[in-house]
Amino acid sequence: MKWDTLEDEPCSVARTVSVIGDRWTLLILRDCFLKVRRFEAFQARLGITRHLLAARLKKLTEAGVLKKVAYQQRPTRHEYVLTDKGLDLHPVIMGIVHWGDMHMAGTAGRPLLHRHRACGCLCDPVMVCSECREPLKARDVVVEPGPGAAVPARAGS
Amino acid sequence: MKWDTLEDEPCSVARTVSVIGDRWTLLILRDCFLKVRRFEAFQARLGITRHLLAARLKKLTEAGVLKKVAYQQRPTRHEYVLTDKGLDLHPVIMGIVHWGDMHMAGTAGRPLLHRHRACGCLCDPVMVCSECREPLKARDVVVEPGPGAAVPARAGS
DNA sequence: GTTGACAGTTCCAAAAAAGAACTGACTTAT
DNA sequence: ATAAGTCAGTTCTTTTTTGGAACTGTCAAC
Repeated sequence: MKWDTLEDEPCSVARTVSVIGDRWTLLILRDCFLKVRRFEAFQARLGITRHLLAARLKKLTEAGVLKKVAYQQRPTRHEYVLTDKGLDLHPVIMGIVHWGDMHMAGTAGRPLLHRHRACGCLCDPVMVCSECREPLKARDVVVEPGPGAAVPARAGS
Repeated sequence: MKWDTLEDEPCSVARTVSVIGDRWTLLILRDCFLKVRRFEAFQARLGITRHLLAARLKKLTEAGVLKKVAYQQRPTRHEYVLTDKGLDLHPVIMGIVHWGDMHMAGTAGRPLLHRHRACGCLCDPVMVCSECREPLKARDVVVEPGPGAAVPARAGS
């Protein structure tokens, strides 16, 4: 499987991974949600090489996750900000944060807490079913082929 | 930043990414949730090189995300199954799936549908606040330093 | 006793990333 | 008017990681 063919796979995970599925990209997105916007700021925070940072930002921009917004002319300087499509990645990042908080926090405890403006509480993210609003447990979810499923010959057992 | 120092970062995203933050690992986990368990099955489905697959499975096992369960002796053969820690990644995978469904689905529509056993409905995953149960929107969440936060000198503005 | 499944390992070539310096268009300080 | 600094990259070379394919070893089935 080649990475540039991944987005053609009939799998939403593969398609998403083709956009955000590498280490640096996830860290860049984390910083985007923490309101980091400028090339130099990403570079300083992450320690990523400038070459890779430029490539990742370009890819995310082309994928419609980030957009470049000019904040000055002459020389044109832009910030990278999340689009609506990018903001929709919030559940993914929150899921990652929460897993890290639960399973990878050191003895010092979790590094960041999340306060929900709507209710004012410190909270955790919980995945629930859109229909019954009960928490979605892995073993309670069964998959069925959808309209864009792979041809049956390849669906396997 | 080196990848083997990533897990020492005071950031839950960085720590999580050090475990699951690469393309193959995410695809392997997807297959785990689809009940793929054996080396050859992963290899056939993913087209990953055997070398990398062995390395990724080993890493996930060492991280406590998968465990090896013998299903026969002589020769000892094992399956890789998700631990409780691994099952806790379900929200992350579901978040990725849902984003792909929304933003990367082709004209054919989403490849897989999810049925919630508890209510019987086809559903989407929704991230909600653990306290007020309202959907968590990116702009409604503010972060605060927690007990394991970085030293203030590096916290930045 | 030959074939085939399984779960890897080993080898080499090719691709990607790290690391550091360089470019170029401007701003601000001297 | 020159010098130094900022921002957003690009261009190099070296190192690391992957890809691709074949090889190993243990057993079961034919």
